[in-house]
Amino acid sequence: MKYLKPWWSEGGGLLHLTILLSLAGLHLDLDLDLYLVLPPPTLFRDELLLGDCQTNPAYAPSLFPAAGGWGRTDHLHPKGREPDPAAEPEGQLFREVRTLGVPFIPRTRVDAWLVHSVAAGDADGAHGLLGAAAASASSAGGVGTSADSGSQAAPGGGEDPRAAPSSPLEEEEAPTEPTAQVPDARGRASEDNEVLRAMGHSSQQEENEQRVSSAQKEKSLHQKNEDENKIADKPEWEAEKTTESREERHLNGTDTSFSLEDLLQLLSSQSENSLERYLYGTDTSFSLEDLLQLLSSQSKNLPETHLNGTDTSLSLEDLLQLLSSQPENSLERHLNGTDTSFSLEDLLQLLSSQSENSLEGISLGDSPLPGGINDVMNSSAHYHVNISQAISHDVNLHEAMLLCPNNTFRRDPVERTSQPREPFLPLNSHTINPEQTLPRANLTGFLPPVDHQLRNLTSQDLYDLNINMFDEINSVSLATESFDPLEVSHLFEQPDSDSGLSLNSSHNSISVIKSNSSVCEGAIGSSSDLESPSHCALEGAVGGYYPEPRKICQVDLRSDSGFHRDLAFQHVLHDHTYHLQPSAPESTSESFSWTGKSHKIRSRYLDDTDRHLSRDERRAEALHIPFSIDEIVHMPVDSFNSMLSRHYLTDLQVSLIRDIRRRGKNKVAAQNCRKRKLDIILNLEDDVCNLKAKKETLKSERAQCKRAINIMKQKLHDLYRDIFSRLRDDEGRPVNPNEYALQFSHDGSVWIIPKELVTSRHKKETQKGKRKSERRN
DNA sequence: ATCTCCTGTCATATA
DNA sequence: TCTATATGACAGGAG
Repeated sequence: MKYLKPWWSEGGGLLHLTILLSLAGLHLDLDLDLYLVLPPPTLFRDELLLGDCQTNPAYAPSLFPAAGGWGRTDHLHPKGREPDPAAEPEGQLFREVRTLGVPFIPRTRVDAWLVHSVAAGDADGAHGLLGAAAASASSAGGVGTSADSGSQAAPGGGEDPRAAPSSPLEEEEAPTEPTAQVPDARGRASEDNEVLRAMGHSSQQEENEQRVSSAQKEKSLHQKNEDENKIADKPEWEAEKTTESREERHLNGTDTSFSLEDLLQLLSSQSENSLERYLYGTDTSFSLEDLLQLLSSQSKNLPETHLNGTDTSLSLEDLLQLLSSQPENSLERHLNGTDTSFSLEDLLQLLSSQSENSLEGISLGDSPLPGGINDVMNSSAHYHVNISQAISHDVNLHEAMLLCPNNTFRRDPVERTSQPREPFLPLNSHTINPEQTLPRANLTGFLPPVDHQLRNLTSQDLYDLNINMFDEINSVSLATESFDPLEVSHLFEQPDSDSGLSLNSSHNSISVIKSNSSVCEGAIGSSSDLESPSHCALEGAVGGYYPEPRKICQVDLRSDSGFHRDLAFQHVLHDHTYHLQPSAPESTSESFSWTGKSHKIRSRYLDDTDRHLSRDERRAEALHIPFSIDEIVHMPVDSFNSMLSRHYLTDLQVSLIRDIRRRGKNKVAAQNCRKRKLDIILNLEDDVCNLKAKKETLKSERAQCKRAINIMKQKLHDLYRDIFSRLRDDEGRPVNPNEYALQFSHDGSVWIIPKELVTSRHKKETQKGKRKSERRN
């Protein structure tokens, strides 16, 4: 075995990630070159053994980047080393990684290789991703040395990446004594040492040589190449052995395949863990940090636990298992709309499908790559995917339908080719094949370019898209055996925008169906073959039954730019309730091309509902009016006139249409009027009740006052009698109360006056009072 | 068969 | 003048 090609492509894979992070107001630009060289023991073994890397020399240095071999190579380069960027693409990266020692340096570029080696414990693997320190100290790091991505397994390799590059010497010296907390790591180190010794290779020595000074750069490069050759020449049994040992470590849960602490430290400053949001379903997007965190997590559990959300850690090997154990194509689930989330396995599956399709040159990154990298990238074996855009996008059905060129939507082929969905500029234009860049699991057409595409979409595109979407939905619905037109009609159901009155309350049982199936209303019909050009105007035509109204609708909607288009969408948005209960189910049936089973139901329903056709509907059907009653009645007058002028209609038809419109409007008006009248009557009834109650109250008050007055009168009369019984005239005779009356003066004196005088005086006073009142008036 | 209620329709007035 | 709306009156169906 020479080299193991990356699992996602035939020619090896360089996953270039560009991250733009705004952390604490600082701008951090991360360029990640992820070398995912994975060791599936059985699944990809045959493929891996026959990679292009065997024959592509340009691939080898990048695939096994550092002199140390596998693992995080930023620890392998001493400070003084200045590798040639052209010859050593990783040299520049290491320099930049060292700058990461200062956290959050603005515009810091961090390049890192995430190498997951098959030969985790082989010579090159001694410099593991996290076990660089261990590799430098004991040559026993391996790829998966640090189980806890930090201080436990590999004190040097797992430490803070911002500190690790700044102290390479400490990294060489300190980790020589494994901590007692990590016996497994030490055990693995010993095991790896044995492997290394068996291979006759000393990576520590190599690394020490590399870290002596930059003057030995050429030598290190040479040594690295030799190491790569050693790996290539390594016997297969050794590879198997190392693989087994690594698997054991994985099973023990002490092995970590990746360490991105340096990046994760940066990413961990994010206040909110987006991965958790993703895992618990609160966030369907899967951002780059999620990916990184997922990759760098150390897993003791199986991927299922990760999928179940019980464990957020997952190693890359687990990811592989996960990928291989997923029989269902997640992309299909996405496309089918059954899954709105875009998970990591989806991404990996996408990438794998890219490799299966031999897609080349999916170059999306705008930022130029380092020169050395570009050399590698220019080889046809590498794909440049701007995952930073890709992963961070939510993928919904609309986007998938819009952007996936291989979907089943009937877009114009010419348009498809003339407007290829290429959201990314290819780095190597010659490698871009428009047909190849749009595979069935096309990442380019799947993930990122939604906004761009939407911006570039014209209104006509959107209109066509809507039409096609509806057609597609119809097709999908028809594909099901248990197709229910009512359910489909629910897709377009909208609240009634009309007067809100029940226009036909006597058919409530049918009104339900009517309101639910008003997608293509108005197709009242006879199954006659009467088809005139005007019949093609709208699917909701009153007269005639059209076998494939979908096509009619589509054609007509495209051709009619006026009211018909608006009305056609109003059909989707409105619930027409004007006397369409018989037509609505039929229109639905026409719109969705009833199946044979449904035809019986439909015909039975028509037989039952044909009797309920209104007079106008029957008339319109007889005259083959190409419009639905609802259209005729509710369309604006301008559209109505233009519609009449656009279509060739006889005078009788026009007259009938106008009568239908008049009657329909008057019907609604009458209903409104009756409703208002009823409201008025009800209000008047309420007023009558209130007034009656008030009247009764006043009556009671009046009676009460009357009773009080009578009591007062009686008291006054008694008082009179009492007074006159005591009065005597000058001769001592009692005063007759019938002849005299008491008169009270203003000064309080009381006079006994004959009633005649009192009556005349009272008349005068009343006359004076009347005069005064008249004068005042 | 009759009555009541509801609805559609017509005629007419009005905005 | 045309259109939409409102309303009284009438007719017909349904319970």
